[in-house]
Amino acid sequence: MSTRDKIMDVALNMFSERGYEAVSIRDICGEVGIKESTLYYHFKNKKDILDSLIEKFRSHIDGLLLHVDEITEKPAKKGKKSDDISLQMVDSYMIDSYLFDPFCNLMLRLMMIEQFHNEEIRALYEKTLFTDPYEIQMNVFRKLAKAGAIPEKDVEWIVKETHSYMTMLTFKYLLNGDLTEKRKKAYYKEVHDFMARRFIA
Amino acid sequence: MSTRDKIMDVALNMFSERGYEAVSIRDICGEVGIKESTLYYHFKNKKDILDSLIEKFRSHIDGLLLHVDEITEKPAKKGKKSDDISLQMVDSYMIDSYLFDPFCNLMLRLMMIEQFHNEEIRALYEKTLFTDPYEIQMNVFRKLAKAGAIPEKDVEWIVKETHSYMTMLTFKYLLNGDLTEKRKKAYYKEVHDFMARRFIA
Amino acid sequence: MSTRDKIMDVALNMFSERGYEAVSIRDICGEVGIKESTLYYHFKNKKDILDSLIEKFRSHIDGLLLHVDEITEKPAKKGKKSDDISLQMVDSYMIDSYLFDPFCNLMLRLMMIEQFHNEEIRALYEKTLFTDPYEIQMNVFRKLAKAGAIPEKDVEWIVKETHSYMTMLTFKYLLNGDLTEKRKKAYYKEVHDFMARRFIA
Amino acid sequence: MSTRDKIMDVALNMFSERGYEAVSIRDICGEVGIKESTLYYHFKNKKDILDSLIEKFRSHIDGLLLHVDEITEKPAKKGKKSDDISLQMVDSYMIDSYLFDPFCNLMLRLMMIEQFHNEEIRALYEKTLFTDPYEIQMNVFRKLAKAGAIPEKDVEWIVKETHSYMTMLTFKYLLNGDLTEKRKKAYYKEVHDFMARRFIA
DNA sequence: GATGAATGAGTGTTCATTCAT
DNA sequence: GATGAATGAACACTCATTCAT
Repeated sequence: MSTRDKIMDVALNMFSERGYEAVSIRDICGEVGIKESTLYYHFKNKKDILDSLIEKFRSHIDGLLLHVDEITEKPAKKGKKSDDISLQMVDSYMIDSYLFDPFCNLMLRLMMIEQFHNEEIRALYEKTLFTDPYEIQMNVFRKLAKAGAIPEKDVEWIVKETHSYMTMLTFKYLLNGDLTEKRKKAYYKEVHDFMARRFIA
Repeated sequence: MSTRDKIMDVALNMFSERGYEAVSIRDICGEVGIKESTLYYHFKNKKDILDSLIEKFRSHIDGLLLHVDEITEKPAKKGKKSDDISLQMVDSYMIDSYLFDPFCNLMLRLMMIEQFHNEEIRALYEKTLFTDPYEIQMNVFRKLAKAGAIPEKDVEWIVKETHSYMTMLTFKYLLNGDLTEKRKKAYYKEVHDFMARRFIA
Repeated sequence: MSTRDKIMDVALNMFSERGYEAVSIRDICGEVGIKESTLYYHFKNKKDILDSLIEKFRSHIDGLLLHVDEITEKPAKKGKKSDDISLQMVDSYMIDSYLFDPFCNLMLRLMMIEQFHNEEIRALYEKTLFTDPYEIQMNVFRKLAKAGAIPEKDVEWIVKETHSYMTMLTFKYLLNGDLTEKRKKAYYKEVHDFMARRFIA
Repeated sequence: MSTRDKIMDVALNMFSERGYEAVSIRDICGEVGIKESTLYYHFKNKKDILDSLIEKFRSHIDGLLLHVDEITEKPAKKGKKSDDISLQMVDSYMIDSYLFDPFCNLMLRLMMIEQFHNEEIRALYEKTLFTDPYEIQMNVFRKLAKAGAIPEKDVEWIVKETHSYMTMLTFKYLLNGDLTEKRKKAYYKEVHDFMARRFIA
């Protein structure tokens, strides 16, 4: 890993635990193993590290959203028979590549902390945790409705319930304490139970 | 308001917006209108302010929980006919005296920020936002089930859905950006819509 | 003990261990069990405590010197046969009431510390540890010489040797570490050995 | 002189006059002509300055002791006729390079002040002022006894008297007030008188 | 790419002291 | 006699940042 990447990695870990202001350049450099003056070769200033992290996160989720769009649309294009496969694919992809992804998880924590005094972060936080997931679910279930799997009129409340349940679980298990395997499993189990009851039973 | 109370008030406002470490004693004193040395007459050190806030919050929610217990039990004792009154009472009481209460709301934000590097706060955060509300809902709906208003076997999932929906709304509207009247109304409307669809329609 | 005396007692203990400047009014009051503002009822300011201690020490040693004068002169007046009794009396009196006396011992330590930036204390320190003891020994041995116990011409060097030996022992055992019983005994033994060899053998 | 050395130099001067705790980082930096933050580039904290001084003193006296050992042994090896030359050499070396040496003298004063609440310093103080000098004298006089210059049985008391006399003079002239040329001369004269009377006359 | 040396502003905290009660 | 509340100045120490090398 390049020094620049190492700095961003260490900074994210610290920012997401103690908050941006509470972490010092000294702290970061100490952990990375460089002198403070060296950091300024790689970044203009402290704010630049935060901005770079946000930028990286932005392009990361842009990629995710693009990929999700593809998954959502593809089956229809390729004429697959079972449409609920796409639902599962979308959800498991979002869980693995987004909620369980170490970089994204730490970014969400950082945004959770920093949203209260940084409007840019607040907007990104709201989009990423509330708006986008709701939109994605909407797309999936609208497609299922079009395919006749569920009634058109139920779509809104199905999405609201599904989205609220997963959001609550995210805050309860993934944005609370350390992201341990135990918590991930608890999250997964509760998601599965909900899905099983709601869509299978 | 006593100097001590003023300090706690200002400190909470600042801590909940920028995080504990990012707020300086100077910041607090400047806003309160006292010298730094005066603050140290009222508090042992910076940590003591945070501890005092947590202690105040603890006894505050202890009072709330006691009151909720009373409301939940009373109607049955006094032989009131319609038991779902208690449900409404409990919910509206919790919303007004807890979620919409300025002190509690700011404490929740503070805990949201500080939970990541303070285990005591993390435990309190989990209890206050996830465990306690779930328990309260459980008590209410179990009572409704006993009264025959809903089937015994549905209780668990009704509570899970209700709790998850209200929790998501709390994070979306009450622990996101400033707590404006607009956000409070949006929260209230969505809670009402959910309740109406779920329990009335 | 009056509050004023308690303050002086505690202050002396702390000053003699950590030095005047390094001890705070808070430290003293904490140990005495009073509030800082109370101290200012008894003393004008911090310096006033030090001055009072020095004044007390001054009158204390004035009393000692007066008493020593009496002992040195009395035997001759009253026609006692053995004059070396006075030597022993003077020395044992000085040891018990001065070097081993807790108040005097702590004052010597305090003066040892403070002499380097307080000319008044430096003068008192020099007088008390070097000038006065030399004078006292001189008076005693001159009297012994007059009584024919030792040759007149030996007086100067006898005094110089005796004084230097006792001074060295004072620094080595009484003004070094805590004044324990063990150290006192070691001091006493070495004084006795020296006297035995020098004057008896 | 490097910034680090300048800091140590100034710190020693101030510590030895007012005591460690009574000297502020501001005081030192003001005298050195640097900002406080610069000092912390060179030293971890205030204690680190003291520790560095002690370390420097330790290696300084280790060097001295080594050199004294050489002087004490050499003449015998090289078969010099007059052994009392080594006595003079040792004493004058110790006086010039130790007692009169500005660094050592200030360190002794510092240790004299700080011994009362720092056990490490107390031990070093005792070793440097009482134990080591006594040992050195012992080695010298034992050698003189072996060479037949003085009777074996007198060694102990000769050393005790010589050591006590020089120690007293050290406290009286070298560790009392400023170390002026006048005081050095007074010290030198009294040492010379004592030696003359004791060993020549 | 990286560092040694420096800095002005700011950190939490303690200082001796005052004064009305 | 004693205290609660306050203060300005100082404390040791850390901050993000610069710049010549």
